[in-house]
Amino acid sequence: MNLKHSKQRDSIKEFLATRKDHPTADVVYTNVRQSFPNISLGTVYRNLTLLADLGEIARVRVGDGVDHFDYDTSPHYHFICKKCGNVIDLDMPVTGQMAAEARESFNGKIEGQMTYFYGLCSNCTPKILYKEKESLKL
Amino acid sequence: MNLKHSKQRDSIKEFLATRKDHPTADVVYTNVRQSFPNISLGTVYRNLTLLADLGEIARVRVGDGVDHFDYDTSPHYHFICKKCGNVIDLDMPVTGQMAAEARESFNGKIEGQMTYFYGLCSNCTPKILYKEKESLKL
DNA sequence: TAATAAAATAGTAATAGTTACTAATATTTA
DNA sequence: TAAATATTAGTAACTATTACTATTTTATTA
Repeated sequence: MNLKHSKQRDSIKEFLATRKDHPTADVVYTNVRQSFPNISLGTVYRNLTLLADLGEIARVRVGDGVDHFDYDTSPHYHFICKKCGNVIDLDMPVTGQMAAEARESFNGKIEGQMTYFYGLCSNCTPKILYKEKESLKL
Repeated sequence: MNLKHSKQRDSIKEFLATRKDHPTADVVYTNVRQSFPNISLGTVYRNLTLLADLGEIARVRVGDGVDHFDYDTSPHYHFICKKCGNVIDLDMPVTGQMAAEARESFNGKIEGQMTYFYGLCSNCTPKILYKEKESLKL
């Protein structure tokens, strides 16, 4: 199956390139519709999957039940905010240390590892004011 | 909302206790039906979710699109086989090292970390026979 | 450039996993 | 035992995703 060029696919990739927030298929869909008003959701899914299979983008699964997509295919970790759901890149070196450790104790072939972090992002972290801090006797 | 005792819930928990292979809701359903022929799938889901919320069991998400459930709530890592889909416990110490490292470079509250490994389990690893090895000139 | 082959599309239907709803039942409390 | 309320079975609804199909686009070739 040889690839054929498609404006829709270009548009999907271009859109992803502009975003650092790992949009879902649905977000891609609503945005790309501004340039292609009758693009179908199926086309978006098909192309996201194709691009991910080609290694041109990355599919990011962070346990929220929805696939996210990332233009940045270099290895890096993600953080997902339990409150707002935002997926954020972490600036932290990726090592194969844990996988290496896992291989020691496992009788099979460990090909890779999936790791992400969760909690509250800086926007969703309650900001305790000085006076409140005082009254809490911190 | 105070809890009330339920035989179905007991049965679900008892079943989970007998298994080390992290069954899905559907597997729980088909098995518990042997003791409760008209238990409904909704009851299974509701109780699995409730038990997980109570911390009596653990919900395991390993990126295969289906939730698995684990009677063992002690912290441990999982391996998922890309071929047969089995979820296997790893006998490997759990440390907070990566999360600690992540906190250094992140401006928010990292509450936890999700890590699992994937590849081929020992059953699915191709076993190369001696003669085949010879002909492959290994 | 026109004809042909093949891939991609829009639109829609179907699927899987899970959650929500409701009337009836079971459990607990008084 | 009666009242209050959690739980259930059964079913409908929902969400994310994939599959299907007739039509359109893109690429190839004559």
